[in-house]
Formats: sequence, structure tokens, C-alpha cells
Amino acid sequence: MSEMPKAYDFKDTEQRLYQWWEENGWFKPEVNPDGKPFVISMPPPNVTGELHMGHAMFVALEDLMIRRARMQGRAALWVPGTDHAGIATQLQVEKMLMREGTSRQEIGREAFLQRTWAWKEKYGGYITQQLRALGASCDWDRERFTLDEGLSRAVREAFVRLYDMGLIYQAEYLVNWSPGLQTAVSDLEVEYSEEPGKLYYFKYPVKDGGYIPVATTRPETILGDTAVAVHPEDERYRDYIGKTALVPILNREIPIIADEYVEREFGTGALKITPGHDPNDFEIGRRHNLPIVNVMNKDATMNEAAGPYNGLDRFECRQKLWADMEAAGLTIKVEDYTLSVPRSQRGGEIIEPLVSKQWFVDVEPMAKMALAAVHNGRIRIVPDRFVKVWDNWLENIRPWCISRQLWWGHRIPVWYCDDCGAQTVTREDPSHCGTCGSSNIWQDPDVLDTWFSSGLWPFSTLGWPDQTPDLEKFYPTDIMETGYDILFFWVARMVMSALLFTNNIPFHTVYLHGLVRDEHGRKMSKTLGNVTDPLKVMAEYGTDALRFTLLTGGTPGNDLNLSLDRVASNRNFANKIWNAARFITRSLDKATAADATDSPDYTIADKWILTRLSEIIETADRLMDSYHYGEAGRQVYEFLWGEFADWYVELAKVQLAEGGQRAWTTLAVLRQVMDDCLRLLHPYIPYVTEETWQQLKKAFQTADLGIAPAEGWADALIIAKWPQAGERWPEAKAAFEQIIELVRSIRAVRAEYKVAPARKIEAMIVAGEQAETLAQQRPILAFLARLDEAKLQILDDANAPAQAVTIPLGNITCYLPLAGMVDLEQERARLTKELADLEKEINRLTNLLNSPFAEKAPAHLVQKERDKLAAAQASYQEIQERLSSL
RNA sequence: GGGCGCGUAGCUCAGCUGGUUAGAGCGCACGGUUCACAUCCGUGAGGUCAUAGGUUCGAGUCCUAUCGCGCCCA
Repeated sequence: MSEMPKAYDFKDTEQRLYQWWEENGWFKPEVNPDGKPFVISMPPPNVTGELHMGHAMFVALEDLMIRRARMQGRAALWVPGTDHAGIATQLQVEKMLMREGTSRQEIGREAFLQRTWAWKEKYGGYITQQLRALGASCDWDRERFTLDEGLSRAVREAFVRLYDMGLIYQAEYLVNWSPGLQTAVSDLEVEYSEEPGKLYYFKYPVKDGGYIPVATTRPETILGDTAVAVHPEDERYRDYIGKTALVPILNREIPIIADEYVEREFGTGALKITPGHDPNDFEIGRRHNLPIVNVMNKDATMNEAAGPYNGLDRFECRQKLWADMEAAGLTIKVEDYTLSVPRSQRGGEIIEPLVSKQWFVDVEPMAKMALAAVHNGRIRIVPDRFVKVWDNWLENIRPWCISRQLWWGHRIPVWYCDDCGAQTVTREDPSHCGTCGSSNIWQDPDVLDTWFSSGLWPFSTLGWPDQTPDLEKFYPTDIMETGYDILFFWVARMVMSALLFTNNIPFHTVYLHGLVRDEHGRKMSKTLGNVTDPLKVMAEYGTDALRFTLLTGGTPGNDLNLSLDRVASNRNFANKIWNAARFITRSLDKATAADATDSPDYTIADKWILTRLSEIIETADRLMDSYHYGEAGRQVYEFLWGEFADWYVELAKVQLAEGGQRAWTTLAVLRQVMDDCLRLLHPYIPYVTEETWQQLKKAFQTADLGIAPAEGWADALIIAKWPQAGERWPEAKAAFEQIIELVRSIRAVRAEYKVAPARKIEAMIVAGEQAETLAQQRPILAFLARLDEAKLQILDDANAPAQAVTIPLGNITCYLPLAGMVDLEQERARLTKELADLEKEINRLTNLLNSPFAEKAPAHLVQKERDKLAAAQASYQEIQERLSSL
């Protein structure tokens, strides 16, 4: 018989198994060709990104779902892929160019794109290798990239369709401009941070004399003001309405208008309006037909409209202008003020609202469809509280700015004609203007927002717009599993585009997980230095340990604080599994094939563990079906360690020692429980379960005892059948649980009396009707409680021995004579305390049963309490008698 | 301003449709070289479930309010 090493060595296992699985094609849906498809599109990580805990989290969850579905016989397909991540990738390449002393402008668009593709080829494989290390059982033959040919065609198709439907348009609009990146970004890519700043109060001169006091947080925008607004009912300024104000320093004439948007209580109650540099002012400007004056260049320096400040940086301008206004006697005061500063999600630079010409998608019609899809139940969001967030965003949706002034991405498929000025938008690159036929055409230089392409992901990865066999078979997909932080960014856009382009939902369920934080709940960030690298954790504790921690450490939709202590104990769990199996494989010589039987004579313990196994399978299954993966995993953990290993494996030693049919049956039970647990846990911790299962399989096959799973041994656990709950024996379960209680009580007394652990002690158990059942368990009781079996008495009735510790357990009483060790005083004190506790318990239960509880609560619950009371009363009486005899 | 989540043992977290002495891991104390495992085994200490009301026979769980922490949207 081959020996299993003493400890589970994940280093020797993980890579080998992964390769083996992949080589055998077990990651492909073709494993179960007739199964109903089960499909997940992987949220594509940034192609040049590095693995972080967020990736580890989604891989753990999606792999869990996929592996379980595969074992359930489904044609499980997990489509992997990566995202070109326009801004992030371009930034990295630009950084590289900077180190080389050049820039993208210098080398030009063509060369830049070549360099970026080269960069992608070089670093793009890293992230997918890391996903493999996590155990991701996705179908790598179907891997996609958002910029590859097929997906680019999908993007082109989507753009053209939207354009033809009139849902894409070009407009001069106030957008979020990133001066450093020199591109527009969408509303979602801007984050607002509370920062200390100043509120500047100054005098807005009125042409006919006098002034209106105005406050602003950004004095440099004064130069772009095109109105001063006051509330129509504000007494203070009523007379000024309709008059003309003069822009400080520039003396440009602007109207004084009335608008209800103005808050009378805020600042001075009068507002300067800068439609070119503030989103709210932009809206007001539209209402009043105000002109837009843009005073800034795209690099956030001031332009010629800023007059004398032309060429200054925006913050320099602020200083200088304020100083000049002070000199002119126009300033009033400066107060400290907390600002809400718009910063770029990427890089953190301050975003400048700027008017520019961009492409937009009118998403409102699609948003309505997306709202309906969730409301009529075609798409379910888990946890369902996120439905509110979903509604709130989609009901207030704004046009989506999709053009980016970048080079890395899908170029906007719009060609402009120099001759007739028309736009040509086609699926194939045109050589002539679609309107006048001129060949004097040029393509829009901008590219599309990365999310435009990832919004098509669930169907573009399967071949759309072509009606491929994959699209036919695997679309719509089943579950979209991702972090709640990209519910709008991505999930909403996928749903919208799927409904529009495929006339179908992209998936029926959205499962959202939380963020992984550090052990004290702080967000992991490079600046804080509290980032835990998943690869390091995996190298130290094993991939399974990390996965199990991520999967069981929290609840759906809630953030998870990752503690390395927890990872360590989950590594221990892997070892526990390994060793339980190791015990089994080393016990196979306790029986022979001749002991095999079709109708096993189960002991109480066998029936107990098999009953519990059935319960656990059913519970775990139910929990997983309702997406409570964490709870399911924790329950299997507790069962495997706390019941199977701690109790059944221990007593199995006794049953095995008996040999013959008893040993054979015990081995069969051991195999069944171990095997089913491995199956239940495989989706969580694939490596240790597969490796252990292979060892188990090999050992049983070699031993040739006629013990095997009902359907025989599969090639691998990854493609083995999902377990099913079996027979149950409630009475045996109850009886054995009482034995556990008895053993625990004896152990507790031993510890209290400091009996040497190795010492076997005498015991007398008076058990009334249960004496016979208990007597069958003599060897087990003796073994587990370290009793001297030869002197163990199990009787239906007897007088208590004189010098003994009494353990009352309802209708069973156990006496431990502990010769010479029992201090009567101590025992009396112990029993007195116990008596007091029981009295409290009896009073509590008596009151409870005399209350309306007895009539109103379900009968079985009332009975449960009655039984408790009876047991407590029996113990009480026992102790009373005992005390009086001492 | 609107919305969401969280507040349970020293720490990190469970507690699924309310069911009656609240669980786990780590840590702590005491004891263990029993031939699966010291990545282990046994025993134990430790919680007025944030606070105040309410619904109910029964509330950690449902409702209302308050306090504290975090997040999202505007």
C-alpha cells in the first residue's frame, strides 16, 4: 500500500493538478455535452494589470459556481478574457516612453499603437497566468480580449446600430476633462473628495453703480462669468434684476438674472454663473440662453479669453486675479470652507469641467428596458437590496460620454468628408464619403470608452454579431458575478446593450460580492501600504486556504476584512482533510474483500454520522442554491472537523479493531462520508480535495475491498458527481448524541479532578431502558472517555457507589468512583452548585410551559421543552438523593 | 439632502424563513509524545447581541427612534 505523506503539501500539488485538469479538457463545457448549459462570463481584468484580492475574490466565487455546476452535470462554461483598459494601459506605455526620453506625440499614433501591442504581448499573459494559479477552471480555448478582431467587429456593429437608431450623437457639452491625461472621462470616472479650501467673497460691480456681494470657491472662473444670478424673491437684490454687472478686471458686461436655483441662505445669496466651467451653471446658462465663455485651455492653463491672465496655470491665475481684485477694492473676505473636489478615479488629478465636442450615447431608452428587466423578474440581483441602487441610477441616468482622447482603444468609426462635410459611419472602413463619394475623408481621432466594449462582453465573447454555435448554445449566460462597485460601470451597461442588441437578457442573475479590505476594515491601498498580495498569501498558505477564507469569511454583498490568521487556520483545515483521508487509507488492511456485505449492519455511530451527512448535504445544497456560499462552506467545515474527524474517526478505530464485517462496514462509511465531504468542498478548495480524493481512490482500488462510490470511481473529483442526501436514522442520531454528551461530561470531570490523561478509570452507568443500547457501545465509551472497560458497568438500575463523582444526564446517571481522589467536600459543593443550576432551569421551563407558550407555540417545540424539563427534573432528583447519601 | 450596509466574546466574523441557556476561528488559561494530523488532541474562562421603545406566547433576528462607523448617489 502506498503511503500518504504526513502533511498535505500544496506546493507539490497545485500546479500539477491544474495542468492535469486543463490537459484533460475538464474545463470545457464539452465534458457534459448533453448537460444543460451553465455559463459565466468572467469580468475581464485589465490586460496589463496585476493580480489583487479583488481578482482572487471573483475567481474564488465564479470558480465555485462553475465547478459545482460541472459536478451537477451541467455543460459548464466559464469564458475568460481581458480588457484593454484604455487609460490605464496607455498611461503605462507612456510612462515607459518617458523613461526612454520620448513621448507618444513624438513617435506618433502608429508607432505608439505598435509599442502598446508589444507591451500587451509581453505583460498581458501575466494576469491570466495568475488566474490559473488561483485554480480558475475556465475554458482557455475560448479566451477573448476586448481589442481582438471579433470583439472589435462587435464594437463596430454596436456603434453603427446605435448611430443609425439616432442614439449616438455628437455635442458641445460640458464634460469632465482630465488635463493631465488630455481626455474627457465619464461621470462615473470622477470621484468627489472633501477637502479644505476657501470661500472667496467679493463685490460684483453693477454698471449703474453699487455692487452685489458674491461668493465663490474658484475665483479664476470669474473671468468666464456670463451672468450674476439672484433668487427672484430675494428682497436684497430685487432691484438689480435685469441690470448689468461688470466682470471684475475684464469689465465685460453681463446680465443680472433671477433663478430659483439660487439658495438665499448660502454665501451671500447671489451667484456668479460660469456655464463654461461648472455643471450647475451650465444648466442655468441653458435656461437663460447665456453665452458660454471658455477661459481655459485643455491643459488647464488660461486662454486669451482670460485677458491679462492668458497663459497662466489655473491656480496661479487664482492667486494673481484675487490680488488684483484686492488692489481694486473688490474683495470682501476669505473664509475657510470644505470643498467637494472632483478628482480623476485614475491618478487623482483634479478634474476640470470643460466644454468640448464629444460623442454621447442617449442611454435613456435602454435604461428603461434595463429597469423593466429587473422589475419584471427577468434579471435577479443578489443581494436584492442592490435593486434600489440600480433603480436610483437608471432612473436618473444622464447621457454617456463615450469618446476619449486616447489612442489605445476602439477608434470611433466615423469619417468626416472634407468636401461635403457629411459623416460616414459604416461597418467596414470606407474609402469614400457616403454622401458625396469624395475620397477626401478622415477618421475621427478619438477612441471609445473601454466600457463601451466591455458592455458587449457576455455576447461578444460568444461570437456576436455572428450567430455562432456558441452564441446559440450558451447565450444568454447564467450568472454575472462581480463587485458591487461596478454595478453601474459595467453591469448596467451590459444589461442595456444586451437588451438592445440581442433582444435578450445577458444573464438571469447578478451576484454582487463586497470589497476585500485589510483586517481592520481599511481599504487596501498602495499609499497606505496595507495591500495584501494574493500571490504571497498563496505561496505561504496555499491557494485553497486563501480561497476558503475569501469564500467563508463574509456574507454576500458585504465587504470582507481579510485576516491572515484566518487564512492560516484554513490551511490547517486543508491538512485536517488530508489527514482524515490518510487515516482511512492506512486502515484498509483492517478488512478483506470477503467481509463485504450488501446489507451492512450499521452501528448507532454509523447511523448517526450517515444521518448527519445527509443533513449536511441537504443544508449545504440549499444554502448554495440561494447563494449563501459562505454559510454552506462553514457548515461543511464544522461537520468535517467537529463531527466526522473529532468523533466518528476516533470511534471508527474501535470498530475497525473488531475486524470482519464490522471493520468493512466502518470503512465503507468512512469512505462515503469522506468522499461526499470532498465533493461538497471541491468547488471551494479544489486542489486539496482533488489530491486527497485521488489518494483515497487509489488506496481503495488497490485494497480491492469492494468499496466504491455507487457510480464507481470517476477519473477525477473535478468531474465526479455532486453528492446527494441519503438515508436517515433520527433515533440513532439522538442516541449517539447522548453518548457524545456522556463522554464530554466524563472528560470534564476528569479534567476537573486532574485525572492523568492516560489513566483508565472505573465507571458505573445507570441507564434504565437505555442500558442495552448503551451496553452495545461499551468499547467505544471506554475508548473515548478513557474508561477501564473491564470494570465498566452498564446497568438498568443500581445503588450508587459510596465514593464516587456523580454525573446526572436526565435518565442516565454516570458514577465515577475515582478511588482515593474524591474529596467529599468538593463533590458536595460541585453537586450543590449543579443543583442550583438545575433548579433555575426547572423554574424557567416550568414558567415557560405555564405561559401562553404552551398553547400558542407549535406542538413539537412545546414537546421539546417538556422533554428538557423532564430531563432536568430527573437529574435534579438524582443529585438530591446523592447529596443526602454523601 | 436621499439611499444602503455595519455595530454580537480581547481580535476577525457567522447566526439562512423569529422558536426560547447565542456559535466558529484566532488569542487566552489548564492538561496532553493515545500508532491520521502538534498545521494536532482534551477541558475551560470570556458576550446585559450599540441604546431606547414597540409588535409577538417568544426578538440577536421584525418595526420605530437615537447614537457611532463605513459606503453610494445628488
